[in-house]
Amino acid sequence: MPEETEKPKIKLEFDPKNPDYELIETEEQVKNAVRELKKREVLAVDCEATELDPYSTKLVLVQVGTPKKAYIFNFQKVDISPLKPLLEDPKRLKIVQNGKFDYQMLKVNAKITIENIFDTMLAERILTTGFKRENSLEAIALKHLDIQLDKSIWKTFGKIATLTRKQLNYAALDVLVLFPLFKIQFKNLQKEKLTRIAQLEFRCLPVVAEMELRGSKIDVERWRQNLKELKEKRDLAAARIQEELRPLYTNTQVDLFGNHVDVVNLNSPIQILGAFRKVGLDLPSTGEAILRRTNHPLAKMLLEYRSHEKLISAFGENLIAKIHPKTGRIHPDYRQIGADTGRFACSNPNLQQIPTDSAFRSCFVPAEGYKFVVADYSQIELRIMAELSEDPAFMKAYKEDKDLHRLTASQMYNIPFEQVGKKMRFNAKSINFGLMYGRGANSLATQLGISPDEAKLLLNKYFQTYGKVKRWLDKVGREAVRQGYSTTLGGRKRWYQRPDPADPSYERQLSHFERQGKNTPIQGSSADMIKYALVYIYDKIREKGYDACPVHTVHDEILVEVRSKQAEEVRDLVEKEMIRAAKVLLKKVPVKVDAKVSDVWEH
DNA sequence: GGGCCGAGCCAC
DNA sequence: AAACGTGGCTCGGCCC
Repeated sequence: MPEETEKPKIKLEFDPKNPDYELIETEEQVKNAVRELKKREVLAVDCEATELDPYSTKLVLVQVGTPKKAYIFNFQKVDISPLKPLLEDPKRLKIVQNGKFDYQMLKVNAKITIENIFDTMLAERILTTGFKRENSLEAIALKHLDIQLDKSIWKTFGKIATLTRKQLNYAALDVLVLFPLFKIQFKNLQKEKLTRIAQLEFRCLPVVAEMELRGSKIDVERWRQNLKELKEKRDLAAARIQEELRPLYTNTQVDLFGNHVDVVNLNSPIQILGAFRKVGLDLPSTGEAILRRTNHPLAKMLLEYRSHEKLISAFGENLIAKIHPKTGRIHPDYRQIGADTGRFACSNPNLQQIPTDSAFRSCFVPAEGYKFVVADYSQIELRIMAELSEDPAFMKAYKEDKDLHRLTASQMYNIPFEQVGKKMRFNAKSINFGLMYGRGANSLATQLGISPDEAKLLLNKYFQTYGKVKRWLDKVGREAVRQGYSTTLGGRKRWYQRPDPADPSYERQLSHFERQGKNTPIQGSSADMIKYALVYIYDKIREKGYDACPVHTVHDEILVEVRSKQAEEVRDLVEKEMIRAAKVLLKKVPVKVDAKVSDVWEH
């Protein structure tokens, strides 16, 4: 592990018990503070607010720090607009912990757009990906500086009318610790050769902040109509199952009014298992794989019930409830380095798992007078695997823009390209995708409904054509285990927890580790790429002054909301910038981007 | 009644 | 259910 080995001893320029600060509550004090701050090339910034949501919060304090002293602006008492030129100055570095929050807070409450951010939270995440997930300021100040911050004070800012000494100490310390943290992290980023990826993440931060602020509009009527139809289908499926099972139960059949009551909770796997056993269906579990293979009408009915129930519970009223009362839109949380591979994660709600069915996606619409540009990379992960493995057959397919899965099938089955049938193409596609996840013969056999021996034969045939793919996958899997980390094309690293040989599941963990080692360079490079694309698109939109903003991203896809009359131009811009982003990482394999103008979230 | 966890399932 | 990678959400069920 990188940092654990040495704890840099750093001399603090402030006293953690008694930090130097100045509370700014008059216009005159603002003027003087800004005069001092202007002399600094590097500033630390932090905000204290009553809530996390920028649209409902009350901004209480804005702290701007120099290495020795914190200037605490009481936002309730003074106009902080004299800070604007400093915070928006692209040449002056701003050190911030979780800069997304401060960016949004200052943008919404003070119309200040922070430029040139070094985010200590993202830096810490980049430096510890894979072996630590705790990146709070409290945790990293303790780890690097041995300073214990009292984060519980945060909650008091909304309640206390006058600022206490304790609160001000806390506010000062919060911003002062950022300087030594920055120093340590910067050195570590250089040592681990992670400055390039850090730069990418920092430039991506404002884009993510803006995406969240802008949010997504939902056609609520359409959503509810869709929901109603789903509920009808679900209730029908549920009733059929209950009636089927009812004869097995002797009591609790009717309620006080003589209505039939449910005899089993269909959402409880334990109860289902028990009920099925009564009809002679003894299943090892009620998982989808098992139910699919079970030749019994009840299994089919349960599958149908579940498919509706899942959609209703996860994507029904709960999503509507997330519409913000002030903006009328949905503002999800994007975690910029959510997955250890570098991918985004999204929550509250997770818009990255909205069903692809257009019944759901077409409910996401642009505002009045706007359009969507919906753009995605075509087969980006396979293209990355082609580039990384340098497999000639794979690269050739993409260079000649052939249907890769069909080509794979024709080579595996030794038949002309044109004669490849649906089933053959499906098999080839399954292998192409499965390999990226480190899939083996047994699990391939299950998916394709063939014997393990047949699957092995198929794989061998595959590797005869794509020998370098296999050698590359084996190599990166081994390397991950040997060196303890994986890297991506953008220079990202993911470290691995080495399993304990004494652990009974050691072998299993090790092979899991190897599969992660195979997948991470692919998935991670794809994450790097979409981040470059977001940055390029955002910068170009600003440069040209378009009325447009990215509103959503799903791993290989970007949604931009744009003023209708600019839609075509921005569509071209998005396509061009996505390709430019890809070319930063892919030098041999061409990429394809599908970008279109649309009135709904659909391809 | 809140916290936690696994099962199950949505996305790429 | 599974030796198929990365996530988040909802539910039941258990614990305190």
